[in-house]
Amino acid sequence: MAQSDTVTKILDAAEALFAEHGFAETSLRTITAKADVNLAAVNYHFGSKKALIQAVFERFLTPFSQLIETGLDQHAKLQPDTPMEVEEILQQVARAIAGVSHGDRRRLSIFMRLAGLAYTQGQGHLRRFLQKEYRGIFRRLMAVITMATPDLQPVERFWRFHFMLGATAFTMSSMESLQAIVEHDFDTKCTEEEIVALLLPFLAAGIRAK
Amino acid sequence: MAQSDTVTKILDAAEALFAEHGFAETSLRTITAKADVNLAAVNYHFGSKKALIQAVFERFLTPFSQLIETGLDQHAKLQPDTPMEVEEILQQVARAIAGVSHGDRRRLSIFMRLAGLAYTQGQGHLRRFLQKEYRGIFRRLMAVITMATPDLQPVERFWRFHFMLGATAFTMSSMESLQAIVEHDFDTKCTEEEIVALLLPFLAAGIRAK
DNA sequence: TTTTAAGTTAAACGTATGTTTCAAACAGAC
DNA sequence: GTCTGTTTGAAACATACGTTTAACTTAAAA
Repeated sequence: MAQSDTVTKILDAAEALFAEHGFAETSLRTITAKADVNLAAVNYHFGSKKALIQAVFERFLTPFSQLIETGLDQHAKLQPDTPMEVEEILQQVARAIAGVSHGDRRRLSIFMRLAGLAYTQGQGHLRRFLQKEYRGIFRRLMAVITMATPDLQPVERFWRFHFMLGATAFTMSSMESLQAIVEHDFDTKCTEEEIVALLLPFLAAGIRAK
Repeated sequence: MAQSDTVTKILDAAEALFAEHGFAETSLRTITAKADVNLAAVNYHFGSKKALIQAVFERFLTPFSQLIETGLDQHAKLQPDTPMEVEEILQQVARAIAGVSHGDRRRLSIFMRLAGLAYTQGQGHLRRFLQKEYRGIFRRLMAVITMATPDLQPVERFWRFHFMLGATAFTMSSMESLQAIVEHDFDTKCTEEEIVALLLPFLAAGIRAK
């Protein structure tokens, strides 16, 4: 229980701090202080800060992509001949995200912000790691989207897919500050689920434009 | 000519390096080395690294917002009673961006990547600086968008505006790598202008969804 | 020519970072 | 209870950073 406890505490603290301040701005000392763990524990259990960053991603990205995978499998089994609608695909992804955060409201936000950071923050090693590790699920998602948008030119679809990715990653990565602005300017609170509910029609309309 | 030359060299180097690696990851030593300038020059001319970051933004954000301002002024003068269409507004912005980069292809990409970083990368001081300095143009843009989308709820419009911002900032900030992928996978080259031409209908459709 | 201010330079400063070390504490197996 | 491999702990290490200093150069003003 000793090891896995320390490892988990480090991952939890790192996850939250990375999401809040970014990777370069979060020091190992801050992480280990928050985790109530010795400084050396990070290098002992993970080897390096880079490896810790990758481990943080691995912990939620692996179940996440598995959830999507099984979701797509289910559709393929139940309705093997009808291609999925764009909205269905997006909802599948949204459901997987919600599934990973598993009740914990904060984790959904952390999850999204991390995903955004992964793209926007430099960290070449992270990009390489993610591309290598999760290329399969990425290609599969692309395949169902291709079936859902048969009229689109391949290059056009590629770009629109990344437009969607960008709107999502950016929104999620600056979610907290945007939520604060909404609360201040409109006197309304927006939960993460509500934001997702607003985002999906935007994305679906965008990818089907014209 | 000594001062302004050094200042310009520092700004040029910082702009390119920030866009490529982010703010925290770019050291003053890297900047001054690339600018072929003494390390102390940054603190002498700008006062601090934070002030340098703000100066980099100021240099292109000020003419950028002026271009948008005059564009909106023109429309207000020529057609004072017809509200702008979403597409017109977006094209106005696109034209302003192109105007600032002024021939230099790389600056367009740098410009957008910086804008994206400003939002996603922590840097509280940058956010505060931008909000204080450019709140006027932001509000004015929001106002014309409001007139162009009268059916939208205010909160909904706020979020959709940031979805657009996200799609744009993200796309531009990872433009180079995405262009490389397109060239490899589809055997086609995409210029920045072509990407913008693909982006605008996506954004317009998104903000008008439903 | 002398003075004066601005700009540049090389070196150093203090601090914070990621990483390593090695002794101490702990666990389960025998 | 002893032994063995694993995990923790406090301290130190080397390095990189932003910033400061003070001597030096430049060039225009007096």
